[in-house]
Amino acid sequence: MPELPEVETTLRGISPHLLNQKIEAITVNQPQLRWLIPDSVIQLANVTVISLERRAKYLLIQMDNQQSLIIHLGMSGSLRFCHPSDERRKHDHVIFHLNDTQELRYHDPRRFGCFLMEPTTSVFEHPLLIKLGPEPLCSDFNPDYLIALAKKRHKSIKTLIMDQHVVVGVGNIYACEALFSAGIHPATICNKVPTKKLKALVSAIHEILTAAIAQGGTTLKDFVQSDHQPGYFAQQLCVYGRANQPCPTCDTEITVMTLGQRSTFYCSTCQK
DNA sequence: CGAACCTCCTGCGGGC
DNA sequence: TGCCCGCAGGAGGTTC
Repeated sequence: MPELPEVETTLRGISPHLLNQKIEAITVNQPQLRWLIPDSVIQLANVTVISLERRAKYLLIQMDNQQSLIIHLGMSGSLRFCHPSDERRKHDHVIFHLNDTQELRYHDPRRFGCFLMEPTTSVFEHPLLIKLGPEPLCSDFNPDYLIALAKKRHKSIKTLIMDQHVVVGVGNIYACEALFSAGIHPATICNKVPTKKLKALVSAIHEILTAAIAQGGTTLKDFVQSDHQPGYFAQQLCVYGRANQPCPTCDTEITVMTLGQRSTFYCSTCQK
């Protein structure tokens, strides 16, 4: 579920409530996520949040004890604010106790998310973060960069842009949408994509992610923002999840194929 | 090194 | 109605 826009939406939702807020304690109901939640997280108490940021799909929460919490939402994770008396739902695995009227709950049915702790000074050197590619919305991700990479790799353009070591934050939904926007068939081997189209692809990724963030992300099944509202970008998807429906541009039926073991949606007329 | 496949887990929708 | 199967937005690990 959460791709970059959903993680960014979560960050923007939780930041105002967590910044300078004290975390009194943490309750872990289910420690087995993608990896076991470490004791350093479980034992966290009486710390104050001093900054929050996002790197790729990771949330980084810096605290006043020189430690930073690294959270990944996996495929089905979400963070939302609740009143302590609100009924606890199945799969509410982690509870941040903030004060008498508010707590933050991490909910993740599939348990592919993770919670890690790292000294703040070395958080970006963490093995999970150090090899990540550039942020898609920063100037390091530009046509020259993608053209140089595409030239020396041999895989489909779709799996290239979904590789977090190439560019972060582009998941299956937005990869499909960006390739549609740029008019590129997703199975094209990346070194065969014309330079002009690679330039269009960089722009498309930038525009689609920006638009999705503005809409609060995409809610397909159960993604909700931290205030429990859904994201509204799903209404603007052109190809993703629209198998056999007409292409919004030319009315050709949208095709589905599998690439890198992921469902891939495209228009066989618009994308060559 | 790069590419392709496997894997973790639960929930849901479609088909019978 | 209910059961079973396949599939789902991520991405690290393994293997070749």
